[in-house]
Amino acid sequence: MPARPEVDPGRRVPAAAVGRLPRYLRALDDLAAVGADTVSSHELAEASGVTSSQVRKDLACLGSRGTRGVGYELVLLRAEIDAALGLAHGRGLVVVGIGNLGHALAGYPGFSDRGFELRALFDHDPEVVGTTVAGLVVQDVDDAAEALAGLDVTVGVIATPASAAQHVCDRLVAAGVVSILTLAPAVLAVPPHVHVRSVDLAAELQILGYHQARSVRRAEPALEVAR
Amino acid sequence: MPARPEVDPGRRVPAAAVGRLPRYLRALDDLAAVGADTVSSHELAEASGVTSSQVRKDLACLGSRGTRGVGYELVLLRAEIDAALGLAHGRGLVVVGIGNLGHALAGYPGFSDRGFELRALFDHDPEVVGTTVAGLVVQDVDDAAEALAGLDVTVGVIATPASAAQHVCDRLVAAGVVSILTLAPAVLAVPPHVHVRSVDLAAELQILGYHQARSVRRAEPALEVAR
DNA sequence: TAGATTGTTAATCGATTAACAATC
DNA sequence: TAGATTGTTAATCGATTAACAATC
Repeated sequence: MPARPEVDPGRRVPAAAVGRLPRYLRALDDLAAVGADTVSSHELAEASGVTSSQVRKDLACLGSRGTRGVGYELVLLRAEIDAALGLAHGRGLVVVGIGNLGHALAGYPGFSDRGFELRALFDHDPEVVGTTVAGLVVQDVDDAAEALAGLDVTVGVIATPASAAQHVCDRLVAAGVVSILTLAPAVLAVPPHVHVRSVDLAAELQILGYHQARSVRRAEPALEVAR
Repeated sequence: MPARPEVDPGRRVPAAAVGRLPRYLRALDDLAAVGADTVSSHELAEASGVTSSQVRKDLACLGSRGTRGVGYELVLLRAEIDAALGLAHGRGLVVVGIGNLGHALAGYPGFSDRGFELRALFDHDPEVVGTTVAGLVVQDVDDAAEALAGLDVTVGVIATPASAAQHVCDRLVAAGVVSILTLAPAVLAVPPHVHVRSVDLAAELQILGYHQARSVRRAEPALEVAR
C-alpha cells in the first residue's frame, strides 16, 4: 500500500478556525498590498490579531503547507483559504427588508469588495416594492421563488424587523436560498440543510455593557481605598 | 462562622454565557408580552434557541435562583440580567462614519428599543460634517474629545471604511469611550481598559460560504452514485 | 552551518451536554 | 402525594496555548 501524504480535502475544519479564515484573507490582502511574497505565521498572526500557534494550527487543518524556516507562500495560501470558503460557489446575494439598514446593505461596498454580487432586493411594503435601490427594482418577497429562478442565488441577507423575519426566511428558503445572514433580533427556524448566522447589533452593545459594568465594579473598591 | 448562602455578585460569568444574555432578554420580553408570569428553563430555551441545560447553567452563574417545580419569576429574572449587562451604566452612544451604514445605524430603532441613546455623530469628510442626521449635527471626529465632554458617552460605534477605523478609534478612546463596536473590517489596537467587539458582515457571508461548500462536497458523491 | 520557522504534541482551559437527586 | 423543574455533578467535547523537534 503506497504512502498517502495527500491531505483529505474534505476534512472538517473546526468552527472556531473557520471563523478566523476571513480575517486571514483580509490580512493576506493587506500584506500582499505591501509587496510581501511569503508570510510567516507570526506576521499573519500580528496582522489578523490572533496568536501564531493558532495560525499554524488553523492552516494545518486546512491542509496548507508552509516551508520551515521560510513561511507560507502568500498567493498559494490565499487560494487555499478561498477554496475552503467556497469561492467557486454561488456568490449571488439578495437583501430582504429595504428599510434604513437594508438600503445601506444594498449599497455596502464591503460585499462586492469581497466577491459577493447583489442580484435582487425584496420587501413586502407596497410603498417600497417597485422603487429602485442600488440599481435594482425592489420586488415583493412573496414572489421571491419566481424572481430568483435562474439567478443562482443561494445567500440571503435579512434586514427586516424581527416580527417579519420568520416569514421572510421561509420565502427565501422556498426560493432555494441555503445560507442566511440575519440582522433581525429573532430566532429563525429553518430546515437542516439551511445555515443561518445571526448578527444582533444591539446585543453586541449589551455584551459590551457587561464588561463595562465589571470594570466599574472592579474599580470601585480601589476608589474607596483612595478616599 | 455563619453560613454564606449569598451569591458573590461580582463573580465572573463565562464569556459564552454573557453572549447569550441578550438572547434571554429578548425571549423574556416576548414571553412577557404573551402574559407569562413565570418561565421554565425549557420555555426560555425554546424561545432563545439554546438548550435548557445551558439556560439553567447560565442563570445559575448569574446568581439567579428559580423555584424547583415552578421555574423562574420573569420580572425578577429580567432585572437580574439587566443588572449583569450594566443597565444602570452609561447607555449613551455615538456613531462615527456617517456613510450609508452609519446613516442607517444612526436611525436604527433597535438601539433605542434596547435602551441605548444616540448622543452624537462624527465623520471626517467636510462634505458630511455639519449636515444633520437623525436630528443631530455631524461633527468632526477630531473634535470628539471636546464634543463628548459632559455627555457621559462611553460607547462608540465605528462605521467607517477599514482605512479610517484605527484613527477614529484613537479619537474615541481619547474622548473617554471605553466600549467600541466596530463594523469596519480591521484589527483595532486599543489600551487594555477598552473593550472592542467587531462585526464583519462580509466575513459572515464568507463563513456561510464554507458551510455551503461543504454541503455541496458532501452531496456530490451521492449524486455520482445516483448516475 | 546557523538561523528561522513550521508542524505537531501534550497540557490546559473553557463550554456543552446529559443525567438525576433535591425539592417546590 | 405526585408531577414538575431546578441546581449541580460528571463526562465529554472542542479550543487554546506553549513548547520543541524537525527541517528548510
